[in-house]
Amino acid sequence: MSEICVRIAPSPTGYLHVGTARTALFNWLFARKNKGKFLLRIEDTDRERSKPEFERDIIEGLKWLGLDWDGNIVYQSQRLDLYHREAQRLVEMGKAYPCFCTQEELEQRKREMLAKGAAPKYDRKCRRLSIEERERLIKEGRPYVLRFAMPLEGEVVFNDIVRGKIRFANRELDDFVILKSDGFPTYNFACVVDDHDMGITHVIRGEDHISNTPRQLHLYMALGYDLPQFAHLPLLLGSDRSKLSKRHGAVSLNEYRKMGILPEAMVNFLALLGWYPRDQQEIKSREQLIAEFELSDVKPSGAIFDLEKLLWMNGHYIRQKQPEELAKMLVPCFAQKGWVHDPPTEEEWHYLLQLTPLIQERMRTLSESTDLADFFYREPESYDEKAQSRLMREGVADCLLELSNRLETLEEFTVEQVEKTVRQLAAEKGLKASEIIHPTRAAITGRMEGPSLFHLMAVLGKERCVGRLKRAVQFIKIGRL
RNA sequence: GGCCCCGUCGUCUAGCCUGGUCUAGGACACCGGCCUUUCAAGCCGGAGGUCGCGGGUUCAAAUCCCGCCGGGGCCA
Repeated sequence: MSEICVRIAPSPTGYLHVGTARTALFNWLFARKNKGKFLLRIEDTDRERSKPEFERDIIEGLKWLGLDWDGNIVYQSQRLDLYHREAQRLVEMGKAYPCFCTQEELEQRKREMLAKGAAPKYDRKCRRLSIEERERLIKEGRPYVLRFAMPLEGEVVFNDIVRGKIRFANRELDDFVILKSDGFPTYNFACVVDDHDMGITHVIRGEDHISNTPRQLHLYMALGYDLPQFAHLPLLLGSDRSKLSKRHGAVSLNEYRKMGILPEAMVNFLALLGWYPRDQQEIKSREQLIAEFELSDVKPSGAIFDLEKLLWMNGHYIRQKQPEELAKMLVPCFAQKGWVHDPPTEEEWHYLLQLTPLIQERMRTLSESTDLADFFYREPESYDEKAQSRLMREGVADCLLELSNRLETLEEFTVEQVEKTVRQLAAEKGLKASEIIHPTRAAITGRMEGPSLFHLMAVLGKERCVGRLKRAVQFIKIGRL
């Protein structure tokens, strides 16, 4: 068997959709697993809606996911000659014909058919035109499209790798347009010509293309091309089980990137939408996915995109990072807040590196880091409700004042020293350590949850800690900041 | 409306081809416990599925067959 070759063929009429990304991933996994080729084709024949910025977004998104493609990018808009040549061949073989019906005529007849309760298909009027008639109309300069002459009887069957045999009766199919009057090919035609030209052996795409397949199959046969294998992936669904779209929330890959989803988490998560590893271990590296992926194991039913699970998985990958690597990824987030420069100064970097491990295991996305690290960069503007009530308890002010005084005398403001100081004070006062720890946390961070107190204090340093403690004491006394 | 696809815990799914080991397994989410200065993480445990419904085949069906229902996609 010849080398396996697959492709992803997005059209630059919108930002890269996670569903497209998933399709790209499955194609890529299949290609890499089988040592085949993964090609990228930009279907930019919709001149109105195609935009360079969308193309850029698609390319960047694929790169971000690490789905590297082989060879050069193929642009449909640059291959019009090829489509014309192949369309001409069909015309010469009598398998395609010009159609002069105008948009209005078609609409009109469609309405009539609909009114009669018939399926709104093209009535093949121009297919019955004589050769002389055709030439006359062409000479007149009447605009026309090229339509495919669909066999009137029989059926077309194909064996889908994911779903098994799928069959369509030819009489359900109409004489669809292959070349528009502006000379641009339609989706089905360009797709078939390109897939053949590019040597595509396996067409792996979304389930929404199943109904295009019989038309394409006829094109393959009419043009004398070898048939590729087809695999139709289940659709990505929103929470209401309809096709994932904007009204379900974020659908463009870029939004997830901005949210602080890691590409490895996205890849891992997407791989599990429709496919499942045999050993049931869900966390898989890129390499493992390649090694274990089986197209024939893909499930046919639609899969709901569950953000909660993505967030969990992303948290897992964040925790796996080396703190230094994570810290680098936090720079843009923190820079946006004005907390560090990008790139950071040596001092900023040192500080960031110290605090990173403290927030690392609490983050599910990179963008959550700013909320978690807030108190490392700003004095609490206020104390949240729980923190406030913890500060207002009997004796807290004295306690915090005493603590701040003792901390001030420390020569080394280390985790050990701070902890020792706190515990010692508690012991002397006959209190449990937690009775000092909690209000201290409230005073320093403004809230009741967060990283280990002694660690975060050591990172903040003596001055900030002492200052915040004294400020809290003031607050307790006068009731405001 | 026509054609096509799909249907196992709320969600992702294993099992279905090759019927029994399935009193249906794993993961997310949820609940509880442990750990701990809190939160999170981690570990342990729990709840959650009449396998869409109905019939049939069989000693035995999530698994095979038939019918139905529900959902979705495409065409406009």
